Amino acid sequence: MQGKALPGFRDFYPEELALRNHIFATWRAVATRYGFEEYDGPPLEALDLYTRKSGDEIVQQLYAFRDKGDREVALRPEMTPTLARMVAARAQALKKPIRWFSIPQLFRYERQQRGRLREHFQLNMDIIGEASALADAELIAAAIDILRAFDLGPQDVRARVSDRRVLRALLMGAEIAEGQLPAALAVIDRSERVPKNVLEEMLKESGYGKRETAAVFAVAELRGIGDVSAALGNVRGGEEAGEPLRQAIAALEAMGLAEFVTVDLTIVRGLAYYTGIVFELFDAAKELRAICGGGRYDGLLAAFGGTDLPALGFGMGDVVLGELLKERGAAPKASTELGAFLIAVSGGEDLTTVLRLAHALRDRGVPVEYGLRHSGVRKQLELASARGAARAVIVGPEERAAGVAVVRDLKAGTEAKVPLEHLLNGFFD
RNA sequence: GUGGCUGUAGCUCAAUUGGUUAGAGCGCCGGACUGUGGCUCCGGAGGUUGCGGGUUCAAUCCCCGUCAGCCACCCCA
Repeated sequence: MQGKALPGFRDFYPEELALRNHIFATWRAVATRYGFEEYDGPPLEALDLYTRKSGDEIVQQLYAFRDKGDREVALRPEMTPTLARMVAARAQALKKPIRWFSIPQLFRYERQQRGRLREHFQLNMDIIGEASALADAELIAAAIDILRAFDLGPQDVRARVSDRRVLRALLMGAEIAEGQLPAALAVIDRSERVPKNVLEEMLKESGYGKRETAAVFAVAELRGIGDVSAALGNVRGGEEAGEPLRQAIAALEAMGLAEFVTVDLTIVRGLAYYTGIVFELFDAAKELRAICGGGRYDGLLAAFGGTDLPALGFGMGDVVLGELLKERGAAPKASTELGAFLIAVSGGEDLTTVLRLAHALRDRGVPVEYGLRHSGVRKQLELASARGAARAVIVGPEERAAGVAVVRDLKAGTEAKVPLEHLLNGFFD
């Protein structure tokens, strides 16, 4: 079929744009409430900004091409490299910690599925220059509060929090060698989706024995800060490794968000650059993909050639969130709310009065519409109602002679005669 | 990138084992209704059945290819 957008790209008809605007407005409101400042960067970047730090996998999924100036360029697939570049350029001048957010449109050439397109908008919130676990808690709280602002509660969404340092301490405490960690992480990451025998096979291929395999599964099954702390108590360096996670969880409890939060070590996050606490937010039924994901990436800024600042952040896409809101019926319906629809009973003087009235009301900020082509009162009322106008203002020869207009409340169906003078000043009664 | 399922008006679906002008409801436009809406009735527009090829006297239906959508994997945003 022709006349459609490219695969994985969306047309935003008014109804869909209303939802998108609603999402953006809520994102901005909560981010601002947390003291974050908005920034943006270019949607097109030099290709090597991504090839330098990301793996081949990412590079294959890039929308990349050579521009007319013979530069290798790419549409941005994520915001973090741009952020790192911008912060690095002014690292000395910016007061720390930096709290910034952005709502970039990101692009990735992938086979599309539900909740995964080739383009999406993603709120990014990052804190740079703060190593304290309170910063981790702050970001997780912001992510949860965004969902609360959409009227979603703990029965709708959950945050699952883990920490790579904890995972590492537990696994190495079970005498799993450094070089064998990636296999364990891969298995833990998949432990809820892949059958156990397949996972055992994966570990076996990586040289795991019975005892080590059992240890990996034991770690994957830990839930809650209590269990995790207890397990950490049995391994060398465990106490220390668990401290940031304990602090972050305690902070979230103090904020009253405990019922949203679960400590769950199966949250690994794919990206190799995460170094500490990582988290994801899911719909409670887990029917959809993750709504949001993020964590601490302390080494990354230095890797981009900047100052070595600790950093953390998360991304929250508009696609999965939009699906969730539509499912919950939490999406807004109308994009504009008309204050009044003006109706001229006949042409001539009635219309002149309607035009004068319309302009006066618009000058006062009242959204107003009227029929652009003359038709019967019935037709015009129909249009007024279809437009979702709150009221219709009917102007006919009789009313004009009396210096009034009929104001009809379209929801209640009641009518009143209102002096034209009132209407011209923006009053409907 | 790999595999599976699906593809008929804007939307939801029909069309006897392949059978000739592909239908309906909703929506849209117009009318009944000439100073009062959301009802009702009537009429209209809108499809080269995703596209291309093949089999057949005949294809929406069967076969192949392709494109698109969905699902799983991969990967994660």
